Amino acid sequence: MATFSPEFSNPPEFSSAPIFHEPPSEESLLEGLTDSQRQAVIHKDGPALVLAGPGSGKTRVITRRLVWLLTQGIPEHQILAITFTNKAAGEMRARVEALLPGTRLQVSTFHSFGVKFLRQYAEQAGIDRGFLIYDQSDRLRMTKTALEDAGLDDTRFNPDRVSAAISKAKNMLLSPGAYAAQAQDYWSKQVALAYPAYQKRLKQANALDFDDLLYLPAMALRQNAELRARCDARWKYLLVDEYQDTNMAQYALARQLCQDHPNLFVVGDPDQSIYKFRGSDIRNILDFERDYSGCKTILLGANHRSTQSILKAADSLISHNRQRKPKVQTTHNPKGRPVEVVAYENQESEAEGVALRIRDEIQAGRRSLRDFAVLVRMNALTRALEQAFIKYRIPFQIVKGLAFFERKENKDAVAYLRLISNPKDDVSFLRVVNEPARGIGKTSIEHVEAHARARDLSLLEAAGQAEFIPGLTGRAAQAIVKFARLLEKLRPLADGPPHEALIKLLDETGYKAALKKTDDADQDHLANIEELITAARQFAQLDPSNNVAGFLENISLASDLDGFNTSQESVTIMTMHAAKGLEFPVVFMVALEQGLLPHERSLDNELELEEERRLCFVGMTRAMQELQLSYARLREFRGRTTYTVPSSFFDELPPPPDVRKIERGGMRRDESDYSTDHPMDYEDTPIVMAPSRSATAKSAGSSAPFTPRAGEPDELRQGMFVAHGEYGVGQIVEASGNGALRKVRIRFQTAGLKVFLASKAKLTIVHPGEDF
DNA sequence: GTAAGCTTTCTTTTT
DNA sequence: GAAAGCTTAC
Repeated sequence: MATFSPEFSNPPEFSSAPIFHEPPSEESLLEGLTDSQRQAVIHKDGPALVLAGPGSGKTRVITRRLVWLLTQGIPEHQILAITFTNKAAGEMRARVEALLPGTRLQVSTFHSFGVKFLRQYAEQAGIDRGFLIYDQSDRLRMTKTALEDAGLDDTRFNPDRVSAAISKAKNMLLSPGAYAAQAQDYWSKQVALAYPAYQKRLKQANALDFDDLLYLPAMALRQNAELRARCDARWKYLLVDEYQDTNMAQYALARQLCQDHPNLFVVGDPDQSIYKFRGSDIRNILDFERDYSGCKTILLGANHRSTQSILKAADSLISHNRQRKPKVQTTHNPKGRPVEVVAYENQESEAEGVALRIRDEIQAGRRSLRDFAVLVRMNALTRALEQAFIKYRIPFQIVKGLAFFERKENKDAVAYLRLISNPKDDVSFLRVVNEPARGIGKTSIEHVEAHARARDLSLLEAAGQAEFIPGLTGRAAQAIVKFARLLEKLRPLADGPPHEALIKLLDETGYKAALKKTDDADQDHLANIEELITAARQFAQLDPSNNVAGFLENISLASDLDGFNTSQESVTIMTMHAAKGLEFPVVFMVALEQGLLPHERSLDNELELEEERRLCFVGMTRAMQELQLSYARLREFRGRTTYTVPSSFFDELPPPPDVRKIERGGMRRDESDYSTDHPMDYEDTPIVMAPSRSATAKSAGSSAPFTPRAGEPDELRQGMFVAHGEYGVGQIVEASGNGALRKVRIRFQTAGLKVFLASKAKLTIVHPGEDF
């Protein structure tokens, strides 16, 4: 799903606080808060650390404090709030605005703050203002080239690892020189050769990687005292959420901005630090009181989310960590049902067990689909779940970090866009120069690269001179020049709206025609492209000044997580990482097996193991009322089926009655025939829908004849079941666009995934209770 | 120079 | 199981 500005992706559900049209009084701002929450809200000057356990009302506190500061007369431009995701930023902004209409508070992630900062202070940071942001796959490509430049063999030096090492160096604010100076062992010394080569390549392409977005501002502030003082005075009040997941560069950024005006208010929970792999350092929060003298520490210990049993189980688990501040967690909630630890035979029965439990709850009218979440350690584990949910026709949404922009056709289209916006972007050039096929092969490109390197040109510039490059055959040279001219001609599109640029680009470069020519299966690809164009159009409509560069920036910082919609009537499947900050009445955590959670890479390292434990803790504490933890005795993974060992974390849970162990030997007898998997099994299964839908509820369970109903395009929604003349019944897994442009991605039992234009495809909505 | 088909490799989490 | 890399046949 393509989502841009978080502001319009999700109409935020506002907190229970009343909406004021006059500035709210202090009394009303503090209404319904506990003592410690109040203290946090009315903390004004000086550093403060708010240790906020799961479900402790953190968001409420932050929102109200921001509003409180404004009511104290602090001008909004002096406040900077940093959140962990774009989505969180959008919601925070909206919440504040709801309490105080007309406010435009600066709420961003560290990365988007970095981008704004660098556009404004480009000279001070020593970069070109028109920079482009490279994602991790661009970064990897660049690393490969850099390894070549540095004369290192990329088979011996894994580009992934080198790239990770460079990223780590930047997170630690080590310049290439500083890194080389401290490199001791052979490996680091080799990285020290690749790092400057990589930087040089980035600079030539006028690109920054994700780490630069933090590294460069932090360095600029460190090296430029005048700039630092100016910024310190500009943002007098700084608030950082999820502080436990800050890395050193982020730490430094906050530190520099809070010297003359040390009003740094951080909120976090050391037990929920789960981003070490990205450079987060849990010590940032553990040492906060030491780093900021005079710091006021506020503990939000009360949990308003989970039942006693869930809390007890989570607490028992996390108390096995050594690197933490012990804390007492309490709740006034009832004891609730025991946390269930369930053993299944294999991953299919596990997935079906979850699906059936959900189905039963829904059919009994006890819950609605959105009450459920299934959490996994990694994305690869979602397949069995997906199949089970389809089999039992339970609407679900899989929330993946990146999916949409990772698709090949979208990456290609974006590469074209990037190339007209920034002709120096060599990575994009290489990506599209022969896409569609133009008769420009590997050897020809190598000649162009050599020419470019010798003359310090970008690849596109070199391509323009292809006639003069020795070694190129006449035909190749012609094709290359033609390509260069074409892009040169299309460059002015970069100043216009992004969707128009995309349409024209894909047309003129022949990309669209090439896609159209391919066989049926590739209609997906076209559909994806059209979705990208729709997204670009939406972006352009937000603000007439939104051009190609703005669109590119927006998508490089966006993730599909931002599009996650809690109000949708479907079960949520996501990773435990993605679930941070969310809550669900019922949570299932699956595949809790040694090697998966805790992940095998953490088994021999105590610190990593503690991180896995925190991850498990985060997952468990998402649950409000019911929590089921499960594993399968037999699991197929990496194409091999192996006997598993239950997660060692099970041994760290409390005894009954808070936790109950359940054996699900095999499958339930009536469900055990999926191995034969007749389409019949599927057809016989009633569709699961929340019975609250009044119009449909009365027919549920009856055998009323199937009355086909043509769906208007806009009626088709994600999660719905539809019938197609050829492919049978399937579930809409994704829907986007509107009217004639509305596109639906449908997963069919037998035909797999297909994409249709809703207005063209002959689809009928299948309603609950209808047989067919 | 290209496309298809084969083999090998490598598996976490995401701004 | 998928993606990237490699080989082979046009």
